[in-house]
Amino acid sequence: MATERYNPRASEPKWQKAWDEARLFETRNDDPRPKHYVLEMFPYPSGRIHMGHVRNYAMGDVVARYRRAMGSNVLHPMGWDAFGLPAENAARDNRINPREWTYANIAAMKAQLKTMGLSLDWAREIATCDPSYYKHQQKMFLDFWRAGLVERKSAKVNWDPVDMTVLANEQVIDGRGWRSGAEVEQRDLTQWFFKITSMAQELLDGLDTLDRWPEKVRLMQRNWIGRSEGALVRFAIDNPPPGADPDLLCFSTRIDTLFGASFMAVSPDHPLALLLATQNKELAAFSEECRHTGTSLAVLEQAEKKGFDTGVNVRHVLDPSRLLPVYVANFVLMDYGTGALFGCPAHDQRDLDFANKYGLPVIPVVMPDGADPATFRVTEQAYLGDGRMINSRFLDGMTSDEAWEAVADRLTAETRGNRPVAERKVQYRLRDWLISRQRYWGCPIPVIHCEDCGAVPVPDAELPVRLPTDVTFDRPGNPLDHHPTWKHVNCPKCGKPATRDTDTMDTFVDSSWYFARFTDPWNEKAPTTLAYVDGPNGWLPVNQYIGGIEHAILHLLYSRFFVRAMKATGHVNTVEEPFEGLFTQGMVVHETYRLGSGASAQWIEPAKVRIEEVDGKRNATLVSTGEKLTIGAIEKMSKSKKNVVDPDDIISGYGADTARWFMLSDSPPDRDVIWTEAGVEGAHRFVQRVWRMVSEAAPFLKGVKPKPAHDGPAAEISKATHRTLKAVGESIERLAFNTGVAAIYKLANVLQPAIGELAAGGKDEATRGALREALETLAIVIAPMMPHLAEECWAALGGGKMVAEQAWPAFDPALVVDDEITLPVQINGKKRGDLTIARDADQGSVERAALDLDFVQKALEGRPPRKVIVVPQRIVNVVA
RNA sequence: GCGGGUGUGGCGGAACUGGUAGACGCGCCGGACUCAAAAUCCGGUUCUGGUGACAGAGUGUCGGUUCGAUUCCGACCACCCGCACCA
Repeated sequence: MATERYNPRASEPKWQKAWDEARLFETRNDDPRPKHYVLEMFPYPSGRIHMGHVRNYAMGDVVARYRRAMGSNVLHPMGWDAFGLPAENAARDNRINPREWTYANIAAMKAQLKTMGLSLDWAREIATCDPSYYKHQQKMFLDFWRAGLVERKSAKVNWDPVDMTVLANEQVIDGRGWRSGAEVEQRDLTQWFFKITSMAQELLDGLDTLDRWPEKVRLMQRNWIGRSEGALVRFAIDNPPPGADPDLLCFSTRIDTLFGASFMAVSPDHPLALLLATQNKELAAFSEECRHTGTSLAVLEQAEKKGFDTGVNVRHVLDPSRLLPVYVANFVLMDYGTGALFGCPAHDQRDLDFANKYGLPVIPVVMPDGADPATFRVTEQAYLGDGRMINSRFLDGMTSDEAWEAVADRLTAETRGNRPVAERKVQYRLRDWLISRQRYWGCPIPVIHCEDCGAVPVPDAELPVRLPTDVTFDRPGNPLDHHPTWKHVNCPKCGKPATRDTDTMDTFVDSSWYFARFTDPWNEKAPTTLAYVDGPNGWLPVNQYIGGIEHAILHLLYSRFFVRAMKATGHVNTVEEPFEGLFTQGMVVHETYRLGSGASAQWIEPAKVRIEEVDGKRNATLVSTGEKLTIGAIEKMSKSKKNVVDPDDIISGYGADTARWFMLSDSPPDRDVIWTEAGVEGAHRFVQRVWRMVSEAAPFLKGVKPKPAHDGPAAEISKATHRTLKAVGESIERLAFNTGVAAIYKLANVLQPAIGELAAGGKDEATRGALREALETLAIVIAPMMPHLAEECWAALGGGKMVAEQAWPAFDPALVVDDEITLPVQINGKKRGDLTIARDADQGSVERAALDLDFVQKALEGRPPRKVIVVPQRIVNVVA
């Protein structure tokens, strides 16, 4: 019989409405079932969703719908990372208020997301730009401050003198501002910091507990935190200039090599260098030059190691008869360690280059095992390995490790001026988190600056400090600072006229706790509700977090810090790690097409391109003119390359289910997926095929009870059904959606012929029962991935309620194994045939049966086998 | 430079703890249905040789362990990603 094509344009809105009306995805905090929190990284409201969102949210939705079917109370919320610079740029360029621009974008994107049919609890929607959200953020800022986790200090920042704002490192390109093109200056500004370094060790240790995170991300964070063990060594300055500290303190991980030291180097910003520069024009000029080359990464790589001999000397800590010259050097960083180091040329390549350039001695003090101390020299290549100590007096003959300990023991015991000469010290590469931004569209820092009282917190009762709405963007700089009245207030402490802090918080702060806010977004009094946020009846940690690898460090590290800080200030009970399971999905990539060549070449959108295959070669032409196009590399979808496919076009053309199915098929979720027209069409064909099978079979299965068959031909259907149930469940739990998709295709291939025969009038009672179960199962297993089609199939079969309310059936273990198994039979490790035998046959009978096979007899040529290996349920190998 | 990952048919990829390499999809080839086309359904599709049964080769390269290696070990090649003057 003829069936109508499935029409997603009619079905999808219908089921979306039905779910909404049944409030299926609204989650109650007091639901007693086991909790499961599924979260995808919330989007920035740019105004349009892109394919990356579709992929991300399709994956999360599969997990959420599956967990729901497995009986969990699932929290699956959505919100908006709504503060940020693009709104201000739009305001400046189009004279739109950033707030209006943002909320219009949110409305547009929300409408788009709704068409995807995601099982989201929209009742918990939050936008970080809403005062009802940032109010609590301001409260937590103040709580953190009181708890000693916030600090106001001077910092070097990238200052764009044209835009009059601070730039993040990634916004500085070749030393110039990315927008203005102006040469970026290093400025000292007093800024607010979150003291993330105070938790460096906890953040490092916590990584070991995150066994459901990708190893790659944990490693990146480990490196970012950059723990190293060493010692702070205090060198006495022999001829300290007036006003200088008589000691030069430096951090070293290689105190075993101290006898190889031949110079000291300090940063141009080291107090000693700054002091000396006031008396020495040449040095001042040198330091200034160093500061200017200090921005671009690529330049740094190539930059020559340069130094300036200050004429100051220090006494060697282990040999006071030796003097070491102090240089100001361009490669010493002020914000690592103490901004000073001792140079040991023989065992550090950078120090060796420096020593060779300035004619400083190179004294090898560590020698590889087996080398001859009389002849061992270091000239061009520093020796970085371990070995035996030489030229090191009391250390000679020790291993590097022994020498390290010996030096540490000796120097920590020795004192000069009542203080030890050295102390053991753990150093981290991690820096404190600078959160001040000189921008309008962000969370105001709730602080008032008073001449008499200093920085004073805004009283809790006066929170939130709201952003003013009447702002202008017609001149560079911070609109909050320009605003005629906003910043002028009275000091909460003394009542005298004072000014508000006009900086706003880094938007990474907003995204560092939104997952906690979702657990009770209705609480007006506090950021979180302790009963719901975590603990025995709370939601955190997020069981499965899904998002892009680009947030591997900052967002995830900041969130891990934030939750610890929230715990310290009583905003969560016990959790420290916000995300129990993390999954980083790959990008959506697409071919690129170009018209013309060289400088006049332009990129062409895929929608305007026709691809034809001639003799196995793919040719691209521009549809409108027929011009030939060059097919370029497959790259991340981007506006600049125009290789973007709009989710709206796909969803309105093929439906959301097709888009979702395609996103989950083929490519493993953590790898890039190549978007192709052929692939989408293939996905859509399967949507139609499932519908055809179900709608064809449904009339013949009316009133039939689903019943698995254990023998006869119908058992093949039931076995396929239960195997699919097992495979799909396992693949979702492993987040290997592509293999689940394959399992579903396989089931369809088994059911297809049976349905054909059914429609032709055949099939007994057993088969009809098995088929009914199979098709109901098909609807259930596709439901997490293609929820609308699943509902339509479920309805056609006459199942009760909606498929979104059905439990995931348990597979019958008896049906996923065969009574008879087919074992491959190898001769000398090469497969030569099969042996079909009862599943429970013992080892001996398997061996006898295998030896009876004629191809085995033939291979043995009458001789007894040298060995027969029988791996139960697996394989037989005959060694001839 | 340091650290990590990946490499399997024409393509995307599958293969659990060492046990039939290529599941499933795309593409392609053939057939059925049709006046014809689309859609759909059925069959085939790693390579080489052979009409064929079959034989040989085969998971980046070379070597090792093993009855047996995509899987374990060593060396190398290619590509991708992260960090990068961190003392």
